[in-house]
Amino acid sequence: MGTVTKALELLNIVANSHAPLGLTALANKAQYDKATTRRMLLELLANGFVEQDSESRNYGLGPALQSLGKLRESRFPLVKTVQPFVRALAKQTEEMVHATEYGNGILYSISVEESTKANRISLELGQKLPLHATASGIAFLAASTDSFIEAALKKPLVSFTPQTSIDRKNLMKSIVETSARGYSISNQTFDEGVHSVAAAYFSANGKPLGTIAIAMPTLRATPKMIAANGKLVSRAVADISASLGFNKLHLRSAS
Amino acid sequence: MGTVTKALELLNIVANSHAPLGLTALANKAQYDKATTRRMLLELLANGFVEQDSESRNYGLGPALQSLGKLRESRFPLVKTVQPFVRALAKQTEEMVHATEYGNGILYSISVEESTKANRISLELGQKLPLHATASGIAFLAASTDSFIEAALKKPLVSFTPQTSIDRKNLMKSIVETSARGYSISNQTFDEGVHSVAAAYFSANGKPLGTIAIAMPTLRATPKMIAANGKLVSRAVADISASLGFNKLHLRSAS
DNA sequence: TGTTGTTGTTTCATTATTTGAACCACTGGT
DNA sequence: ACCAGTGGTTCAAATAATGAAACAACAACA
Repeated sequence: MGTVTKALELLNIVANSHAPLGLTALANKAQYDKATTRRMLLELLANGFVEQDSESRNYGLGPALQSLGKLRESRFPLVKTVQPFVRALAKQTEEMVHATEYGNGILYSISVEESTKANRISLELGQKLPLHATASGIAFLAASTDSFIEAALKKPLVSFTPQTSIDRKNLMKSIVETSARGYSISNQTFDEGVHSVAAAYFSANGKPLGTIAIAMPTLRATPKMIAANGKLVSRAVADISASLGFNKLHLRSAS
Repeated sequence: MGTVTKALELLNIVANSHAPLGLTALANKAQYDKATTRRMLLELLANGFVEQDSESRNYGLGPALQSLGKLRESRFPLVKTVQPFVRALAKQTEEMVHATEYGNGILYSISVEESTKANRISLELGQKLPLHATASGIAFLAASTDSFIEAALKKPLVSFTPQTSIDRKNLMKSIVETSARGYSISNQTFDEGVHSVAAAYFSANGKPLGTIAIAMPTLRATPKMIAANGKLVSRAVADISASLGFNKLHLRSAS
């Protein structure tokens, strides 16, 4: 594994820690030597990718990420495009609605609107959602090529709840059903007590970019609800894909 | 220089290129070998920090930055804190108001409210504003340490309009005047026909974080207007700094 | 006050990675 | 067919990363 990747994984560890961590804690989590960890943190620090609290000496995400993120967003305004649909769906359903974007083998939540109800599902922005264990992930796979699915299912699959399926055949079945249905359904496969439906949206060149999902407590997930929400996410992703320039007739490759 | 820093600088080069560049172009810009550049890009690619267009094979900023940026923002909600002040100022002045955040030697626009007037100034989110040629930049420098100013003025200074001052002594004079006045004034130093006033806001530990600026067409920039807007930005940054101090204390208690 | 257990920090011989010149394969233009 | 661009690959040599161990600074506690 290259040094750069190691450093970036360290950065991911910093990102995935809810509270800022110190040197030794990070070294332990990353399984790197203390000295190595420190040198990497110093380099990340010098470039503004992490930040160090001057008193606690703990490390957190740095300001460079904010500016680079803004820059990326300004070049590819996905959030801006998707957010209105997420808000509209949230208002309509009164449930938690979120959008994800695919990147690096996983889905990232890029827009979240929580429900106003007392019993509601929460999700952090930037949260990582594994492909095999979430409604969003299955919806994304169902929109992907066979070779992509194969590659994704070849990786080791982690179980998050007793309901998480890590059986390849079962997952393929879910994917096929999702393709036929137009949206995915997942019951407590990632978080206990959370029921979700999701569908994928596409970029102009026809590749799936991410998903829209509606999540609610299992208590409220009646068959009628599920079907209604499924139709809603299906329509939302069709509209989003359209506004991203995706046209189903656009199958010929250019030039 | 460590390998990690080299890779991150390469990432910065990708970020600073307005259009996605190919391998050799990036290698030239970075002054690295082609093979080196490629390996770094592959590692950045594998981690989602850059993205490769499958047709042109050019590299652009990757989706991981968007999610990490969101994550950083959720932990350190600068935009959320600053935005209300920007909106309030925009409503009050009916001119374009924007906030910037410092990062990596430059200011980035992180919140923009445009004027409702027909003749108005526009600014994109994520736009980069050089320190020496903008009201925001001069305001930021005026709030910085002497050694920081010295380092910033040591770099090569680019001219954007005939009014851009690239003379160090002149710039120092502007900085000193800004310190005394409490806000900076810049007349068409970055964009022709744009007049701006700006002031810097501070984090809890007393370091300048970014600026608030009001920009208007030079036509409307009467001395009275300038003075009034200057007072407004001064008051706004004082309020923002105060509310950032609170946030910082809040974060510390959490860890 | 001394002891113990934490931190973060530095060192340096060992080790493994990075480096880059040269080379290959491909594409589009002439 | 040729040339001038790409991106991509190779492998010995150069260099940077590694990690065990020692060190320092601090806090908790008897």
